[in-house]
Amino acid sequence: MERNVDLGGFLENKQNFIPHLSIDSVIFGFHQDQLKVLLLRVHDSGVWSLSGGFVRMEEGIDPAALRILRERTGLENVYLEQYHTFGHEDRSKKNTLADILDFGHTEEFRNSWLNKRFVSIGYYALVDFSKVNPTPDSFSDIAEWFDLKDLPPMIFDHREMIYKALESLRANLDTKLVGFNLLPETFTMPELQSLYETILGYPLRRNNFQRKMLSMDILERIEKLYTGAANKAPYLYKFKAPNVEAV
Amino acid sequence: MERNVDLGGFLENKQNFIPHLSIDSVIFGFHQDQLKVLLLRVHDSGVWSLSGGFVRMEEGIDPAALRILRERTGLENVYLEQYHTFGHEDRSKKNTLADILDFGHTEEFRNSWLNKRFVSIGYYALVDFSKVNPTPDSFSDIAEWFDLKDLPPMIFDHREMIYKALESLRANLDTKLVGFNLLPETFTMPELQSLYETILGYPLRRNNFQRKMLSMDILERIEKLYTGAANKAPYLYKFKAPNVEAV
DNA sequence: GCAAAAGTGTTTACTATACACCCATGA
DNA sequence: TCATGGGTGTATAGTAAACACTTTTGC
Repeated sequence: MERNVDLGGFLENKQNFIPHLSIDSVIFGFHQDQLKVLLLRVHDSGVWSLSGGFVRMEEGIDPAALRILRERTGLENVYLEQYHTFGHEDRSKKNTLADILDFGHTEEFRNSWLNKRFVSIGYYALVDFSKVNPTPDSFSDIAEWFDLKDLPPMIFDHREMIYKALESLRANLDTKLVGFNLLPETFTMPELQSLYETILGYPLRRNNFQRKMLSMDILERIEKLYTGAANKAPYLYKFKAPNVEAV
Repeated sequence: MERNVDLGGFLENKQNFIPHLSIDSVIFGFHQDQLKVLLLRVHDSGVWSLSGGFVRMEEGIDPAALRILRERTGLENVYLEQYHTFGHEDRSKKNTLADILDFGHTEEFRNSWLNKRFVSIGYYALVDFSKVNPTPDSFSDIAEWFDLKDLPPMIFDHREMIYKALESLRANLDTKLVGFNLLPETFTMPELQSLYETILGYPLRRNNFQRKMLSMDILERIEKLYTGAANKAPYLYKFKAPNVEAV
């Protein structure tokens, strides 16, 4: 099949990227009581990938990850954390770009630096779902949120990267109080609890959860939120500490 | 100063290593109630470095780390854990090899792939001090244990890499039960406690520590150890689970 | 008033800590 | 028999879990 996909100068490595090294970010969001990841669909294919990119020769890896994240979400200040580096020798040998993008200049692509073995530094980002403006990159045509429990076919080892990121997120949930980065500025206690339950994967006691959260003295109670439902209106809360930790 | 240091083919990258990517391992040992790290002295200099190396083009990063570790310690089965990847753009611009090794073929070195910017994947290893056979590499002339509280001048950002590794070790001490990898097959309870205290940096209660360890049901009590001291002989213990977790 | 969901109070269980005591060993 | 360090028992404090109850809201 003849395709004419513009890879925006990536094939020639015009921007002088470090070869064999990539960055992939698992972008987590929370919407309708579900944990979501932002994925990119590889051009004209049924295969999806994480938000990824490369590191410029004079660029630090953290700034590179932030740059990539900005390009995919439009967000400037996001919680970003490096969690693992993936470097199995065969990690980019299944569901490869070459397999998926069997476009015109195949020969050029197969010989390009893009088609080589890559070691990828994994980051995960926690963002406010409602603020994200999903934007595809040169390798993709759509950016879309997926439920973590309903992931599409994915390129390389990106599925495993997501699961490992979730593990890290779980481990950091209590110690680093990272969950708040997935919520808007204000939220109710039941919303916060639902977030925790979704991430951890098991239910929590309503009363004990509330007590625990309030006892940490990190929440500021604002006014009540009248939803129109026939029950007591929940309070709105605001996270006291700044919502973003720089990497 | 004219020096003739043999870098064993590294200058020409004969072994086809991935450029700009290195692996550095913080090798922890425990000896005389002190936490130690194994360091290598850069040829004819007062500057020391971690055990490091490069990743071959067809080699996974974990096998590469194990290979390097084997070469520096002679050990086959070691507890090894990837903890962080260091990729600041300036990380290899201070205390560089070029500064330290101002040897004969300077021009060749300055232009070589070795003198470029490197992203380094950090691992830490936990080994039985008494079993290690410290062996320098092509860049160093001695391999020696250093007390963590008395580190010498170090190349690049290796000092920060050690501190970050210690943080990870502390965080994993209780959850992953990694401490046992720093001890011989058999050990006494006071020895184990001393290890924990040294890693954590604060004292623990003798009786409660023992109870906690025994309650986890991971220790097997062997016979008593008669040291010749004028006090009750401590029991020897053995760790039930296998001492090594593969990476 | 009633159902639904939010919020608060109280009891219980568990674990971590502190304190006290006993045991074995060699001089 | 005494000092020394190892081992065990018990009380207390602090926290986490479970249970029960009250409050607010719209119909």
